[in-house]
Amino acid sequence: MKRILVVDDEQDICEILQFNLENAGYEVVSANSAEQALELLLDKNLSYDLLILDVMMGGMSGYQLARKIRTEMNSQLPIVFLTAKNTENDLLTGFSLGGDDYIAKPFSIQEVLARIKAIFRRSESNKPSGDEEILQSRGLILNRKAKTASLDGETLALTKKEFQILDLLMHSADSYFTRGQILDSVWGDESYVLERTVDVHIARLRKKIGAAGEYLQSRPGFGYRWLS
Amino acid sequence: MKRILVVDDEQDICEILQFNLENAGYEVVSANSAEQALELLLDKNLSYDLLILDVMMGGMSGYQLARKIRTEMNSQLPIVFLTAKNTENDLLTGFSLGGDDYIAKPFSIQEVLARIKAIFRRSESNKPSGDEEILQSRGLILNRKAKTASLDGETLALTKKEFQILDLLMHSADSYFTRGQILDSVWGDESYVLERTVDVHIARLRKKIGAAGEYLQSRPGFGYRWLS
DNA sequence: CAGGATCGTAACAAGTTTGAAACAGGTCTG
DNA sequence: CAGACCTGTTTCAAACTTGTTACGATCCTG
Repeated sequence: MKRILVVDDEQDICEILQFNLENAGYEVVSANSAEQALELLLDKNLSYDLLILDVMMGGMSGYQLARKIRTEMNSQLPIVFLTAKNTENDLLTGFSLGGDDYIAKPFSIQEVLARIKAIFRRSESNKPSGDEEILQSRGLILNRKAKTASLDGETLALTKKEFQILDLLMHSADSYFTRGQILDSVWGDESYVLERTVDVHIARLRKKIGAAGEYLQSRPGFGYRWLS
Repeated sequence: MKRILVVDDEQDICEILQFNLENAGYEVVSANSAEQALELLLDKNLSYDLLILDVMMGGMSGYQLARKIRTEMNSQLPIVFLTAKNTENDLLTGFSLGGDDYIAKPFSIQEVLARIKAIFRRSESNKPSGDEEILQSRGLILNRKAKTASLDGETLALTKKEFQILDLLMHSADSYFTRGQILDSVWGDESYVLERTVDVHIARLRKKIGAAGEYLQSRPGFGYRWLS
């Protein structure tokens, strides 16, 4: 289970985030100041997978804490900044510190959940752990890190969506994925795209991979799969 | 099939939601006031899987109804709040009551559908789904995740219905299932399909699994079973 | 800002799956 | 042994799924 540290000096915000994040299946710890958060972060007994950090706080600001985390603690902990301000300048500051996302108040819980999910998905996919770096089958090679693909030695110019779909299918080769599962995985929860859209991308993929399209199979009622 | 209760005092909104949700395969009941909705909810003859609730209504407000549902009725019914307002304060209220989602008017139908789908997915996944991943007996192997089947190493091209029936029977091998039970499980509660239809699917299954059809047994008055 | 790439939706054309009906055969019972 | 009842199988049309093309919107890039 993922553990999230929420830092905001408004108790209301902490509570609503805690309630909803726990509802969503995360473990949540909250702090009402950057100083308190720092203490929690330095505690070696507990590690965190994500930090949700208010920018404007009395005492140490969110930015200052973030800077400390990146420089002094030398940590890559993903950070989501919360802020009431919404100027371009602020956005730049948030990201230049290596923060992974940026949410303006007032925010919707959906937005927060979606961003968090996206971040975890991102960091999962960056992990080399367990997951192969290179998917290979039937002359088709996906380099997941380089984001390149080739077929029988020839480079394939796949679009992002095409790459992601192929990645998903090849990664669990021989298993069928419903259009809904593909949407969830490739588009994420926050998109409102028709399921038929998947078909179109599959068609485009098949066109690009030519004869190998034979292994990109569909089955009525089940969805699509890559036959290894 | 999922039943959704839509509550909005604007008849237009009700109709548009009803039309589109029914299109998407849900059963929809609508009410034009919180009072009317409460009556429907208290009616024991009909249960609902989701409530779409306008916040601003004459008479009892959406929030008041939600509070009643959570406290007086002690129900965990998922609620999607509809509201024209979009202030942080409103968000707080919506969520603090345990509502599961929040959509601001004007909304897009696709957004609504995506949210509903997400909610149902969430509640499904909380269910003690837990079961074996792979069913295996008599040389027949069902991979429930990959949705594939094989017999003595040979791939079986089962249709969705065939797969579901076999899944049901093999999962509780040696037990007889009446045609009614099979219909309920595979087709769902609200389908108007003749029981004899099951026979036809069983026949098709037997044809596909050849000699193993011997273990797909029927018994007059009891129905069908898989003999492990 | 023009041009191209990418993406999402709609629409139509196959292709498959499914459901009902009809008939055939078997078993049980009186 | 006749008749009722149950199950197995075939056929056909309807319903649903999928493949594909076309088009417009959007985003990126020079």
